[in-house]
Amino acid sequence: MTNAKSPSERRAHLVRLAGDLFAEKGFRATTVREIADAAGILSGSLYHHFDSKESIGDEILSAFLEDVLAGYREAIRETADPRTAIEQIVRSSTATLGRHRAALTMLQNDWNYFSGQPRFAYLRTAMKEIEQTWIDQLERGKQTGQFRADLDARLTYRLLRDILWLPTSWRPSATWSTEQIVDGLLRLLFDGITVP
Amino acid sequence: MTNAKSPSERRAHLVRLAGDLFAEKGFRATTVREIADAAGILSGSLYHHFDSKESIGDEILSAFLEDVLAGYREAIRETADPRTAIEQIVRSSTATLGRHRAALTMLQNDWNYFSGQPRFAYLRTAMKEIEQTWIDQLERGKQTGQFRADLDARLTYRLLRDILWLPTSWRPSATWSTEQIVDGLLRLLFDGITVP
DNA sequence: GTGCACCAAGCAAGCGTTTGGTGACGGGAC
DNA sequence: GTCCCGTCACCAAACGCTTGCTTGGTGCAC
Repeated sequence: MTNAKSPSERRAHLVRLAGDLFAEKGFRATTVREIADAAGILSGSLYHHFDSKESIGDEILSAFLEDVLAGYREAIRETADPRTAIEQIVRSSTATLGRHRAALTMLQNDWNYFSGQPRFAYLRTAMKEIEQTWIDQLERGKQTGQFRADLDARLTYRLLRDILWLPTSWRPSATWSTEQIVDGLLRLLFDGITVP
Repeated sequence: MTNAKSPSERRAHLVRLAGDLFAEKGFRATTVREIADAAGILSGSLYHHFDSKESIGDEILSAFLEDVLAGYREAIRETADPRTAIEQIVRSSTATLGRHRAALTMLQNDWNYFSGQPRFAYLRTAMKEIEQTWIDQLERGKQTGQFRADLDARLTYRLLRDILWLPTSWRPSATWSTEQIVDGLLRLLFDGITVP
């Protein structure tokens, strides 16, 4: 079928196959035998390329968080206006999340499993930075008078991040495109559902 | 410690203990041995009260959905105004969800596992009714002119339900009370985050 | 003829579940 | 009052299966 040649390509191919399964069923619920089946090899042969199942998860999660944080950092570097910054964060997130559905499902389904292990300590670090970015922009928006002064920044962040990260775990449907979802989201976010 | 007496009380006690674990780790990630440990008995002894682990899950999930739907039905029976109806749905949901954290985690973590089995076919049925209730109220609100006419009812429902159901899975924290969360939510929902 | 990608087989540990047995308790018969 | 018997809640041990992972070997490429 697919004819990847170089060793690193073959390895990356396996990570993608595993990621597809993780995206559907989560990390723990996916077995190494299923991954091997998808690749057309036996489960034991996976260990020629990876030293453990966790290593595959590690590769997926760290790549995701680097990508997300890069988007966040760029968003706040480019824009002075907090409302624009938040819109930019939302748009960059949506693009990033679309490229890393596996990581998202893993974080949602297996957070307890990963976050407990020292190996995945970077998860908590990265989430802290993400939280801080949101809170900074929300607080700045309150000061400039663009956002409501009675906004609880941390609470709002938790709500918004969840709202933002959830649709990604929706099955990739023909019903809505990514742009539709992000537009619906931004509309909801800035204006609410009622007419002024 | 706790001295439940009657057989049905004892059974219910076990369901609660199991539910506490499911709420933290999900259904599949929780072992029958952990449930038994929490109850201070051996894992095999659980099968004197239940014929399978799934039966415990069944009991928790069906009780939850009955409770949710009862709240929804009452909300739309009592109120003619769609905006009030939605507010009522949100408030009733919050109360219900607080009482059924286990079911929520199970639906989020193990939806694929449950929804595939014939035994849990009622999950899909109930979710359909929940979706229809939301969509009906959103559409009515568009007709009365209270909600923006360009609202995609189904998309908005998916976003709103997820927003609403998520905070429940947050660890029961001292940071925010249930009322705080639901108020923040309604505020976000109706008015957005920007100042008019 | 050396290295690489993979197979065939199997390991220990953990899973949900089953089996046979044990002690405590309670209600009749005498 | 005591004896007996059944029921109840549970234990101790194991079953069959799946899990992630290991081991030793094989064929092909260069």
